[in-house]
Amino acid sequence: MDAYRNESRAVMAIVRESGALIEQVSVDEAYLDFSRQHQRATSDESLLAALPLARKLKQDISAQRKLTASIGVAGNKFLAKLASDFQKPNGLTLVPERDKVLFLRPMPVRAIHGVGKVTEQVLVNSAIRTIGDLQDYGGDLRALVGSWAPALKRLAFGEDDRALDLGDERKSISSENTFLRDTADRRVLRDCLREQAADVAETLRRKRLEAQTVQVKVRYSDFTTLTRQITVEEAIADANELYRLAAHLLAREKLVSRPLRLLGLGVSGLVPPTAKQLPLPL
DNA sequence: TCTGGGGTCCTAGGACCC
DNA sequence: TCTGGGGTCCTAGGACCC
Repeated sequence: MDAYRNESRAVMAIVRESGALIEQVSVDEAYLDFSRQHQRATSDESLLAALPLARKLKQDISAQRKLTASIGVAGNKFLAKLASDFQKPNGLTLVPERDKVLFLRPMPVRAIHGVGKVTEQVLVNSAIRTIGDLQDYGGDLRALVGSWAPALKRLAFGEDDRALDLGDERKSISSENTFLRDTADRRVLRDCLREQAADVAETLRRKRLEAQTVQVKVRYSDFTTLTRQITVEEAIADANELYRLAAHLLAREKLVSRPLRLLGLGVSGLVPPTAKQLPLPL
């Protein structure tokens, strides 16, 4: 597990040497923006100019880490992601601007980032199976996917103007455990919660953050999942405090009325540590 | 696939305030 | 005060992603 993480770090270090703007999406995925280094007359010329860089990146990763990488070169994040998935292990795919609409046409709607099982079913129910179907759809998309409709339609035509997200701001931190056997044993649950509180507190400490909201999550044997949260005025980061609030939530809401399959503790509303105001001696 | 863990974002309802 | 409208915050759940 840690080996995986370390490998990821090493690869990302190679990626950083490319000089591109980088948004790391997950351990094994990142967006690179070369547009600043390679402004050309047309966007397709800019994309072509990025090809040698992509090849070099693959070579470097292969030579230094003995790993393959799939790269998609395109005019925006949406297309680049699909392009990188196009030839999965060890691929390099370029999607020129002028080809993007055709490139997308045969793909299933599910290929669109954000279309999961539920949305896919909603679309298929209206006979929208491929991105091409989506391009051609003349009906009211809003009735199907709500406020997402305009953006979804633009994606279908390969239009995406999301900027790279360069900050690594965390919105939430959590820790959860699924039990081998469902349990309502207070001692087991207490120990588990304590460990999770310590876990979360440790991450908060490393990230130099404090939390305003504490959340507990429970799952029962029938997979019913409930969450309860509480927001406090003074942000906290201490494991004991986290534990105390979480335990309070569990008790207040009587969540351990049945054996639990899963127990989790999370925090959000993350803020930098408040400069604890010392009372001024008068 | 009777289902692991850690995340993000969106929506809807209720409380509360003016 | 049983009653309009709008804004904000909090909460809970769900869809989705890696």
